[in-house]
Amino acid sequence: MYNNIPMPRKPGRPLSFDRQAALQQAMLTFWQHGYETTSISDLTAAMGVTAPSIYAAFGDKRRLFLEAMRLYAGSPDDLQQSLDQAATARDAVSEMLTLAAHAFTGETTPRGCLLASATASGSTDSRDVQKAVADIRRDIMERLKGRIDRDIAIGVLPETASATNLAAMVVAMIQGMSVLARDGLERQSVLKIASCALEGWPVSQTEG
Amino acid sequence: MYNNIPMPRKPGRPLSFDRQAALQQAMLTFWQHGYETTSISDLTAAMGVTAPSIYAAFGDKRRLFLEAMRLYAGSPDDLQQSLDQAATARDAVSEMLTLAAHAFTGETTPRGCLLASATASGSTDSRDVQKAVADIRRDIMERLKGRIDRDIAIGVLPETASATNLAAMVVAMIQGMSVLARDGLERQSVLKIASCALEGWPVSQTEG
DNA sequence: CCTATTTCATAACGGTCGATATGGTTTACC
DNA sequence: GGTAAACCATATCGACCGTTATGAAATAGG
Repeated sequence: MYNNIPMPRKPGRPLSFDRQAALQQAMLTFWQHGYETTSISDLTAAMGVTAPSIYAAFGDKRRLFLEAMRLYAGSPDDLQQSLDQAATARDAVSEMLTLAAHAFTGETTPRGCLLASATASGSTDSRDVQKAVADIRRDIMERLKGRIDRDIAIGVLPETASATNLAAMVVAMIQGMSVLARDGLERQSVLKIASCALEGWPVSQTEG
Repeated sequence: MYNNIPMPRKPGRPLSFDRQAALQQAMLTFWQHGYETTSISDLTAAMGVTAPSIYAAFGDKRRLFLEAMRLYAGSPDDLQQSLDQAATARDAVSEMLTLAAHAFTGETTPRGCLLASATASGSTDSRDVQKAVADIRRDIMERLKGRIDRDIAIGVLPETASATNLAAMVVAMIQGMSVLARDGLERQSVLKIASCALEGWPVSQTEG
C-alpha cells in the first residue's frame, strides 16, 4: 500500500514540509468536518501548508480527500489478514466492532467514522467522491461476507445463516455507531451497542 | 403540532405560493443534499420561490432547515402513540425498523434518513443545527427506552435486558441502514438487515 | 379611490469558495 | 558560478455563498 522506497533526490528546492504528516492533518480535518464542508482554508490551517503547495503536492481537494480516506481506511490487505487470522467470523466481527467503538470515541481524534461522516451529505457534483467512500464500505462488506461464508462452509455457522445479510448488518451497525458517537455517546455505551448487536449472531445447532 | 385554524386574511398582497408545499420541497432537498451542502439557490429552484420570499416566510436557512426537519421527523406524540399501541417493545421496534427500511429506499424520495445524512458532517458554525438533529435522535431513543423498560417491568423482557443499550442499538441500526441505503442497497437487503438486527432481541426465560 | 400593508422580482451586497498566475528562492548538476 | 528544475509566498481569479436593499405590484380597510 505504501511506497517507502526513498526516491533519488530530485533537482530543485526540496519540499519544506513532511508530506505524510500534512496528509495526516488533512485526514483529521476531513474526519472532523467532512469532505465538502472542509474548506481549503481549513486545510491550509491544519496542515500548515499554503494552498499552492497543497495543490502541487496532492493535486486538488478531491484527490487530497481520496488519499486521506485511504490513509484512514488502512490497507485492505491488513483487514483481510485480520479476518483470516481470527478463529471464527464471530471473533473477527467482535474485534471489528470493538475496534470501531474505540476509534469512534477516541480522545485525540474526531468522533465517529470518517467514512460515515465525510460524504453522508453532499451536492450532486461530488458524487464520485461519495462513490469512492461507498466502495470502501462495499469492499469491507464483501471481505466480511467471505469470512462468514467460510464459517458456514465448515459448519461453525449454520447453513441457514446468510453471510450477505450478516455482513451488511455488521457494516450498518458500525456506521450507526458512528452516528451515536458523534452525538456524544460515551465509549462504554458505544461498546455496549456493539455487544448488543452480536447477541443475534447465529449459533450452529451442534454447539447450541 | 399543526395550527389549522384559518387566520383572518391579513391586509397586503397575499402569499403567492403554498407555504406547506414549499416546505415539503425544502425538506426533500435537505434530505437529498444535506444541510450545509444545500444552497439557497438549490432551495429556490426546488421550492419555486425566490430567495427574498424564502427569507420572509421562513427566516433564514437554519430555521428553514429546522422546520423541514420537524416535518420530516413527524410529531413526537405520534411516535409515542405508536410505541404505546404496539403489543410488545419488540413489535414496536420491528415496526420502526421496517418502516425505516421502506422510507430509506423509497422510489419518490431521497435515499437514506434525513437525520442521518443532513448534518453527519459540518463546519464548526453549524453546531447548533447538528445538536438539534442529535436531540431528535435522543428523544426517539428515550421513548424507545421507556417502552422497553415497560416490557421489562411486566416480565415480557428479562430483567437482565438493558433498555438503554437496546434502545441505543436500535437507533444505531436505523442510522446505519440509512448509510447502506444511500450506498444503493436495495430495499429487500435493507429489510433483511433490519430482521437480522432483531435476531438478538432478548427473550424472557418463561417463554424461551 | 386612497392609504396602509404585505409580497413580489430584480439586483446587488460583502465574504468565502476552490484553484492559479506570478515572481522570487532554494536546490542539483555541470 | 551558471543553468535548469522544483518549491515557496503573495496576491488574486471568477464563481458562488447566504443574505438583503430597493422599488414595483397586489390586496384590505376606509
